[in-house]
Amino acid sequence: MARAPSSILIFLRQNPRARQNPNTQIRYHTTETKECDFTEVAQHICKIIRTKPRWEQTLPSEYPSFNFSDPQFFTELLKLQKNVLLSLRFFFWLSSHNGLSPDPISCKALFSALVEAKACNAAKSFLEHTSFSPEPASLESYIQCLCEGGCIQDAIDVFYRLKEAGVCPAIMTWNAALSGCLKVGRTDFVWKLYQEMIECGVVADVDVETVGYLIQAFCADNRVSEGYELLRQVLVNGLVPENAVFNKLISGFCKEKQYTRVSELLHTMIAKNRAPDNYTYQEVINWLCKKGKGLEGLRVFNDLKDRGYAPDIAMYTTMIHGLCTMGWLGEARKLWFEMIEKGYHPNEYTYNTMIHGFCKIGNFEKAKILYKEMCNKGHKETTVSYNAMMTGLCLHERTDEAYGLFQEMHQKGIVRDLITYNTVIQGFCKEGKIVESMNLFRELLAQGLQPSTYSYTPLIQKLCQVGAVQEAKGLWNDMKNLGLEPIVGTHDYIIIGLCDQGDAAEGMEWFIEMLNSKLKPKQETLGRLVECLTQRDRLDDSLLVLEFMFRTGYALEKGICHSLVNKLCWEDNHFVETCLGEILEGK
DNA sequence: CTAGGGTTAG
Repeated sequence: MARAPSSILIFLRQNPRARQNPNTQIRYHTTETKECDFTEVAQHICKIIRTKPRWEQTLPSEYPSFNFSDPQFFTELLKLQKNVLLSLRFFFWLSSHNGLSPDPISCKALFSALVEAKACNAAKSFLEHTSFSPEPASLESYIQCLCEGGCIQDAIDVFYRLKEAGVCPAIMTWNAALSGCLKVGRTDFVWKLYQEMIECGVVADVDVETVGYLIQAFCADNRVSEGYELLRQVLVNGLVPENAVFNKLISGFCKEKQYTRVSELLHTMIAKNRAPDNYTYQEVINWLCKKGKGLEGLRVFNDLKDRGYAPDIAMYTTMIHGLCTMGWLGEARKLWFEMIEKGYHPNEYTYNTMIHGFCKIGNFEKAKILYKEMCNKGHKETTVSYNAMMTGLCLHERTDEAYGLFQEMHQKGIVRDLITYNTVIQGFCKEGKIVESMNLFRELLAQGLQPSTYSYTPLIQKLCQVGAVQEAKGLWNDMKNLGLEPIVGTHDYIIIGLCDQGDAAEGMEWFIEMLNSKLKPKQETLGRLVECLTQRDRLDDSLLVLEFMFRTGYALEKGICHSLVNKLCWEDNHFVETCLGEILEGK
């Protein structure tokens, strides 16, 4: 079989015994002497791997016998080749085609380059495919790289690797890791790492950045007061965290409606030269609106403008959203135009917010006009934009239309997420179309989506209402098994469903269960339960429930009261007296 | 040089 000379040489390199042939040996030596100018060759290789997508096939013929295995060569290539992923590909090619085991110098250079380029997945796969073991300093940079790329679990593994080697990373590395944990919402890892910091003694080096992350972790865990306490301590020591830290505390306290603390923090910021920024105020406005103080939010917004702050597009969107949530579409629309006048063009967020606002009040004509405008401006239709329209339709008993959009999404290849499914499931349930709802629910599961409490809630509610309590209880168990916590109201529906079936005993069990979980059933639920218990002559239980009702300040409907008193009269007059006395007291 | 932050179910 005829072979091109170059392939023969490659063949020879991979089969050392063939080199014994004197003819080929001469050639081998001549080419080897030519190889000294690494830079020149590296430059050429660089160009080839950058410009030729299929260089793996052509490279052997271009450099039939170059000694690529020299670490000097690869280091040179790395310097020249800015795209580190291309170098990585070349590296793997070298080791698989030249049959060489990677040398530590090249490995180290390549690994550092990958880490520096923040190519954390590439760095990970590099370590997996070679037996290379980086030095501690290299691993520290690797940790930072992993954290920035969101691979927290991998980063923590490297921490333990260093710990086993008896190395305690520098504070910078810990900070990077803490920051990474916060970004992916893993406060559990923050506290775990902090524990490690204490153990290895690095805690003495803790700086204002570390403290900032700990405060933010407290806030994320809804332990805002503890975060605030920590802030006060560091302020005493003259350390002032970044705005982001103050902002997290402020939104935390806004969430808890602790406006005194919010105001304290704003004053501290000004006193410590950390002037509250757009973002600070945006959070304040956002939470005021969410907590039903939209008017206050609007006042803050207007004050800011009066004082010369220039709200940016995100701030406008927040305010418009707040106004839409309260149903103040007129005010929202006014801000919309004001924003445009100031030169901010509505973006995807602004459009979706406004569209949702119109949908919510049932003004689908306006919503559709905006929707078209949004598309004409080059914004793509998204899961969010579809969800907004569908939410509005379902809210106004137009679930069939919403379902039309649901199918349209599929045709257009727009991803349907959990919110999409939950919205339509709820819509169908509200209209009593339980079969359609269940089908959608099954489809949700089949799509591999993780259902939420609110996927189950409307289904359980409706099933109870149509008398299918057994099926409802089945779903309840599925939900619990997934670790999802039902909302309070769901208990109520099951109790009422059980009572409707005349199953007073189990209704009573669910009531006790609620008490044990410190949950408060609704007045209507308990009235229904008393009625059912009375009908079944479970008068002791009736009185037990009644007692709870009175303690809670609930009243019992007249009719139910009558039948209970009637039953009691048959049994024991003394009870009736006490009962009546208490009822009168209760009212 | 300027990120972060803002939109959809309940």
